[in-house]
Amino acid sequence: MRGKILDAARNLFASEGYDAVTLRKVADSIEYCPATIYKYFKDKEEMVRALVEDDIAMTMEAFLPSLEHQAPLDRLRGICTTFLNMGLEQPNHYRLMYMTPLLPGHDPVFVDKRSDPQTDSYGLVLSIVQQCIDEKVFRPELTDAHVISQTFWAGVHGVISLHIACGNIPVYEWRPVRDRGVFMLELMISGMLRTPSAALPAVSATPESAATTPA
Amino acid sequence: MRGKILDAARNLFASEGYDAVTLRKVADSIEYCPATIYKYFKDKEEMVRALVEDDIAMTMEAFLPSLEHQAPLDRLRGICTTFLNMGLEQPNHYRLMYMTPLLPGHDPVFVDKRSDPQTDSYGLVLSIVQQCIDEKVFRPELTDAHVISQTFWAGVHGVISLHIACGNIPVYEWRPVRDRGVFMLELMISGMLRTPSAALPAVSATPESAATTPA
DNA sequence: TCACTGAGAAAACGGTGTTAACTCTAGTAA
DNA sequence: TTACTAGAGTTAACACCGTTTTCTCAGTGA
Repeated sequence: MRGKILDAARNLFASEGYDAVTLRKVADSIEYCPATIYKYFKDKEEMVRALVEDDIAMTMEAFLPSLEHQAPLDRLRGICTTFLNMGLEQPNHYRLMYMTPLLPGHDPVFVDKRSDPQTDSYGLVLSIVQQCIDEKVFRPELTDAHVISQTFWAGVHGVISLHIACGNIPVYEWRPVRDRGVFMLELMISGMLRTPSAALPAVSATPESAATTPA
Repeated sequence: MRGKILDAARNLFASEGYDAVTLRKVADSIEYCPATIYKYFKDKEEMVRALVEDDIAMTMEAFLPSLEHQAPLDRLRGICTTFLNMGLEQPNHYRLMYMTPLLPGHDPVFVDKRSDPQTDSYGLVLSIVQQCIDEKVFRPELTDAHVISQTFWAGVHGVISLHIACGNIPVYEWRPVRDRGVFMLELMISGMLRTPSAALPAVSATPESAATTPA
């Protein structure tokens, strides 16, 4: 039943966009009365949070194929590009997960869920970055895996979130966002490498056709 | 009178946070009736937009001191760190300006305002990046000023916006966000330089005390 | 004096999240 | 069988939101 509500919310969310998720519409779409939802969720925030938790778990699954690569740096590449693709393909979910500040009275349970390395992706990135450090891939002064992980995260997140928020403003002559994401990733890697890479990837100079941001 | 409304909105916005800006509260705080605001603004979005336009102009002014530097790369550094500081010091305004997608039916006038190099900061960054290219500061394959500008923007934006959205989740063991912003900037520069820099800036390994994100 | 204009207010409309009170059904213990 | 209980679901309301319609009323030019 909880799942039924969440499925309805997820559909509504993906089809009609970020602002369309209202308790009454969710209730309507499963033909219940709005108040019924409160039998299963404390309030709307908790419902949305359950949605985000599911998405986090799905993110983790999407990362698994990247772990097949032998070199830790390639595993890091794979995870970052997967993250990039997910953010660009599902901007509504991305906005919900990473662009909406949690309210101050956040549930500790939710926060704890994020810390489990089996569930959350940050711990995974952290461990792979540590492997890169151990194999002396990065410059010798780069010793803190947290700094590196948070920087990679911020870089890829910057490309995605800026595209979602400002990607439909044409005057900036945006270059293709996927190219820019890969460019950002390789740029950060290149800046961190002990032995710098030969060249950075090319980015198409043709402006982006249209933003992929739904309502 | 328009200014009176905007001032009230700005105060309410900075003091009570992002979600507290409601037409009724703005009207109350200047002791007018809510409907009166509609004599001066078409709707709430137009009021908020006027607020953002003012902030954009103020951003531009804050950039001016950075233009004093002789080397174009230092001008770029100055603008990026100024942008970083502003985002971290005024997260509510930042969220409004760069983390809230414009609705599809956006006003072209607003978009045009963003394109004016005298008013908007993107054109400024673009010209400085072009000067760096002309002075052969960057790698030879980096020829498109748009790609570079958009990447710098995304990098700094990533640090700021990720901090605003997720900075109060303690399990990530965030390193100090200001340090990370500088690190990100120097990392991107280092990756782009024709002659790589000797070392990257240090980042304190002590976790951040608390997020600076208001309600 | 009179019509007109425009600032501001009052009140309502439809929408939102949320809650209290109620019905009704299913299951269970005596 | 009967009485009781727990809980799913509904109804109706509350307070708040953005917005619109209608109104008042003071000021102004002819």
